[in-house]
Amino acid sequence: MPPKVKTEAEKQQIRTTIIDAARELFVNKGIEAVTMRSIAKRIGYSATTIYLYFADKEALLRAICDTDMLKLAATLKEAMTIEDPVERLLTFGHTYSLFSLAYPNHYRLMFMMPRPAHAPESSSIMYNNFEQDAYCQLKAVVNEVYDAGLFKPELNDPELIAQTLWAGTHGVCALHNTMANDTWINWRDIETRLLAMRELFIRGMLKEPHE
Amino acid sequence: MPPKVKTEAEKQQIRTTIIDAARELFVNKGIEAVTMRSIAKRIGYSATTIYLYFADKEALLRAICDTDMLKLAATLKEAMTIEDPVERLLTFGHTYSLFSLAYPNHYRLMFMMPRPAHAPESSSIMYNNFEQDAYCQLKAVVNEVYDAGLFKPELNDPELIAQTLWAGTHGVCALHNTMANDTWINWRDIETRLLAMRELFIRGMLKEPHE
DNA sequence: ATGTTAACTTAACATTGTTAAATCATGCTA
DNA sequence: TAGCATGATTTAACAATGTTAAGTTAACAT
Repeated sequence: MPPKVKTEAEKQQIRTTIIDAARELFVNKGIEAVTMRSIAKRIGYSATTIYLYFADKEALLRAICDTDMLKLAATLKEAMTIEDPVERLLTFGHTYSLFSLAYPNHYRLMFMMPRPAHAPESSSIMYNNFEQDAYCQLKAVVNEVYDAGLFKPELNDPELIAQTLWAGTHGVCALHNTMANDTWINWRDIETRLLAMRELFIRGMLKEPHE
Repeated sequence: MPPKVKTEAEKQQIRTTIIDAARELFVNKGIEAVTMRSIAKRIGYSATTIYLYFADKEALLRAICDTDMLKLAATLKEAMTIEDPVERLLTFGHTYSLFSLAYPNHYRLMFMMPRPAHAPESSSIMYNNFEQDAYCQLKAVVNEVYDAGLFKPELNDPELIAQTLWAGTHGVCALHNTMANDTWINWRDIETRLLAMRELFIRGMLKEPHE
């Protein structure tokens, strides 16, 4: 029963309906539960309808990923109200970690799964845009701390600093994401591990007397 | 044409033949190329034969994973000839990183993919065994540095130190594994990033005058 | 010689992503 | 108002996957 002539806005609406359904499946039952047919059933459409709005499953997943990237960027931006740049940087990392803990499946999709090299145009995100790009925000905060001369003097490449901070935080989050249930390792609490990484940053990157 | 009555050793031989074939596919064409049928074709068997040696694909993947864990542990152990414990710890991390760069697919399988909580018995690895368990080796090296009193005094939990070191190194390796081809980020060289993490460890964890 | 059984294959099923061919309702046009 | 073109959707179908059930074949024991 196909009613007719959809405006561009209605089409966009359906697109987001599809994305939301996929995300819901995804967040509850993991990524392997996201099948075209299960999404379709959830929104009362036929599986093939999805192909009218997304080229293929890969494109759909990328769309979910973009949505989450935006959400992460928005979450981070909101938390960036703190005055002191160092404190802001540390809070930035903490907020990022909380996001990864709250949405492990999304985090996996965003940062732990191999992505076929996608053209930037195919994405809805404006990269290098402060509002939409979390990495761009990180760079900005790092730059402020750098310009204030608060990093140790031997650290002279802000972009490298940002990438190291990201890597350290990602390491804790990603290992937790993958191996939290592995009894093989006698894991310390995730909060403890995050704090340890944070203190490593403080001791290893910031000029001496801090906290 | 089934010749008959295989000794237990012959069966084990076939098991490793299957694993090797799967690994080869896997290492060249990525994990999605590892299908039961493609493995079978490669070794001249029928796909269903694999099920005589492995319960299912999951079990086969876990077997590959175990093999690689052992290989990693062996590689690390071999590199552990250095006298000075601090130098040994740093080399340990470097060797680990080189492994992750040399075998990105294996690394992904081992440490970046969600594993259904597996009973330790189902694995061929002896965990907490120095020879076979890389994490156990890491703990040992960390403990030596700790016992020599070379960590900063505020660091008083060797296991937490080990987990932080692992997380930091894993972060660099894992991000590289997933996002190396992403033009979105202006990545520094992977060697540069590894070095930056290493120096972060040195500055943030070791007692002052080192290197 | 014959039958049991281990080793293996073929056939088949359900599920996946995906495409080609229909269906069906709406709105335009004659 | 009749009909037709077109866009929205579905049904049918295909190829590939993991997996199981039912054969098939050859070696050994008796």
